[in-house]
Amino acid sequence: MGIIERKEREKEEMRRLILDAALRLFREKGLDAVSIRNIAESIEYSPATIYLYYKDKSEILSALQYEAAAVKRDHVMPAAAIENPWERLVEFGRRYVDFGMKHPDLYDLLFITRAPMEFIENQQCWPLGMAVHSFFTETVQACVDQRYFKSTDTETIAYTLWCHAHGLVSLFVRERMRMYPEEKRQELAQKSFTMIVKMAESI
Amino acid sequence: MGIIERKEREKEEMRRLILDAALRLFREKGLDAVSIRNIAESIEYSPATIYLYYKDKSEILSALQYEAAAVKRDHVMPAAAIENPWERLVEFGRRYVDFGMKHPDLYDLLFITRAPMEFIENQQCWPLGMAVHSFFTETVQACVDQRYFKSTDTETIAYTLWCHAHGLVSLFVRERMRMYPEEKRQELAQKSFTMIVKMAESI
DNA sequence: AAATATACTGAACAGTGTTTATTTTTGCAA
DNA sequence: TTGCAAAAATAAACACTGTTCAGTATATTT
Repeated sequence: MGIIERKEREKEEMRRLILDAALRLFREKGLDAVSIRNIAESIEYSPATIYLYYKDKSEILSALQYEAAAVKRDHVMPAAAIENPWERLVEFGRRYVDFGMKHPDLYDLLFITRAPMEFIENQQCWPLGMAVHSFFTETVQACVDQRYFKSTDTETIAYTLWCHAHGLVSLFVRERMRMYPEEKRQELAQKSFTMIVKMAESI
Repeated sequence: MGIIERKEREKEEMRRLILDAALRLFREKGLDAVSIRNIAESIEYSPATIYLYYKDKSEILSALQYEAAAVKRDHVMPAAAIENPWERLVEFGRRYVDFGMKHPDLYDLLFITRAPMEFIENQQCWPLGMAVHSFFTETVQACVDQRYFKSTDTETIAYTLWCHAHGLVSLFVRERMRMYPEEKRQELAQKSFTMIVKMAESI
């Protein structure tokens, strides 16, 4: 009875085909270009066929978020190799911001877009993001344990640092830095990162 | 020749009528409910009529942004009454965050939504937002002048504080705090605000 | 009252997500 | 191999969206 297994495989291949098309459209022309009809056309199927493999558009965007979360994890996790917790934390932060700057579209999908939020929780995406987040808080905890901060409120420290990093990236991503000349924005972000690191040393 | 003046007035009234309808729809049912057809129906005109008073939807959203900017200014500017620059800065920050928490829809429109961004620059909205932003940076400058910080890099200090505040609000507004139980989120934001104030004291 | 200018609208175009009835393809037993 | 059932794919429709344009109705001027 290899047939049902083959069918299963084909079904999975089709889901992959759809997702890859969606991903390509997203990366080439932005989120707005990811329409059911666009996807269908690009894989040469009818729009209705998409619905045999994904419940609705939200489910596709959710899958895209998973892809983005994986890219982010790969971008960020090399910091885990650093033994000293403070240096690890700083490197993690640097990589987090760097990810946002290099992949504004992916960052947007992960941390700004409202689109497929009904989903995010019970998808694979959520645990993946959580794992990275846990790594982050554990690193902060390690810093706390080794008295790198005066404060021992790990949760608030972690959240405060995250706020800054997210604010930094999302002001950039959603173009709310118009008051600064374009060529200065990157530099300012750089300086601000250095400053928050300095500030963190005296929490 | 009072007629052309009356016409002018009527034109302005119509623009106001459209904008108020858009604003009502936005506040009652969210940004998605603000469609040209919805606006038209709610003021009992045909959709095409809207285009005689606003170039396109983007121009309407831009006008909505202006309304939001005005509300924000009124929410935030009472801080200007405080003489001591450091206290003024803290109060400004508190009010900024409070505005975001109390009016997530307006905050979204001002600092997150991408929708009518082609416009924002040459609209009335922009100078209004800039005035508040200038007040902010001037307050930071006053703190620098009076040696409240070790650093004298006003621009980076201001930007860093803004990043934190914006990150704080926008993680909340776009619901990226799911890892914290709902009843704790406000409290965590509160604690983080206190922490960044503390941190700022030692920049 | 006739001509002109202004205000308004119905209908259409090209999109969107989604559903349903229908057709085509596939798999298997007689 | 044929006939039939199950599975897969689709055409067409529904209800939306922003926007444009030709044509109608109203108001103003001559």
